[in-house]
Amino acid sequence: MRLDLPARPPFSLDQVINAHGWPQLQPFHWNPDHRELRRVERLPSGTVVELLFGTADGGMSVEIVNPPAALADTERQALADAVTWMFGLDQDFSAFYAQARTEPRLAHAEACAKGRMLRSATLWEDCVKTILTTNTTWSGTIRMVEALVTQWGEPLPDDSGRRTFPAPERLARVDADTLCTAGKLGYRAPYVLELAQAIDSGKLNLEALKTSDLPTLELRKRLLAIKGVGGYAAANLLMILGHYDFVPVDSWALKLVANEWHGGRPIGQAEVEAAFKDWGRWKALAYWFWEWTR
DNA sequence: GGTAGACCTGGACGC
DNA sequence: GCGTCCAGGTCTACC
Repeated sequence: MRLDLPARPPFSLDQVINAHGWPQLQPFHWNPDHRELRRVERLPSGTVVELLFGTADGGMSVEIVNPPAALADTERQALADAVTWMFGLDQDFSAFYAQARTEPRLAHAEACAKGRMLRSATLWEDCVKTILTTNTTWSGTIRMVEALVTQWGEPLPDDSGRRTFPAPERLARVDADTLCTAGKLGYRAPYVLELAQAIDSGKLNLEALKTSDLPTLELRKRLLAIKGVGGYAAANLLMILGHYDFVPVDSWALKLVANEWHGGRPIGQAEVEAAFKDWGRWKALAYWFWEWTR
């Protein structure tokens, strides 16, 4: 079964996939040789399927490749909604492009359809993955996410090696020590467990933030209230939510800005923020898609 | 409000 | 091969 979904132009599937490292994290499977992005996902009916994403006229396609399945209308709509969210198909960057046209380092943004960033199906998944990017290397993040998916994800019916990202209700019932050791999360285990339990108990409705009309500062406050989410992680999650007022300042950002404007001398967060202060509600996008000298 | 130390792991480095 | 040091954000305690 295949769905073709429209996207607000300009749109480039390659651009969404290459915008950041998420395609390398399970349950996404990115094959750069064949330029194929797949993902294992649980449908609302409970069926676990493998999705294959591709280009289509005016947007993109999603195909259920394993197991071949026909969907009821309600499931078809749920899948369309999920893919629309993951690829930001309805996102509008026209105001950002208008400002980007005035800056040579961002003049390519509109022509290359830059702006969208691949998201997971749930904010829960993106929140956990973001926590797992902190205070570690990228290879460490890949390893931790893989351990979570392998240990607690739901398998494809005919391939137990391919699994979904574990649902919060699943992780809420794992003890912190097991998450720490088998999940390889280390000191982050209690953070992920606390988040899973808050969602599972109904104390926190994280997914509601995806469609919330709260102002950015209030959204940021809600994100910072999650243990393990600090300034960098909150800015990263705000970008995923389509709010670009805060630059996610990590050690890489400090190096980039130091090299670009400070002759390589060590700088702090304030200098990064100052570099993009004129970009208003597009600060994070300007930083993310800036054509750096080195 | 600002700062120091702890948290955990992998990788780099020196021996 | 082994031990040591460091990088990577956030939390907590303390001033």
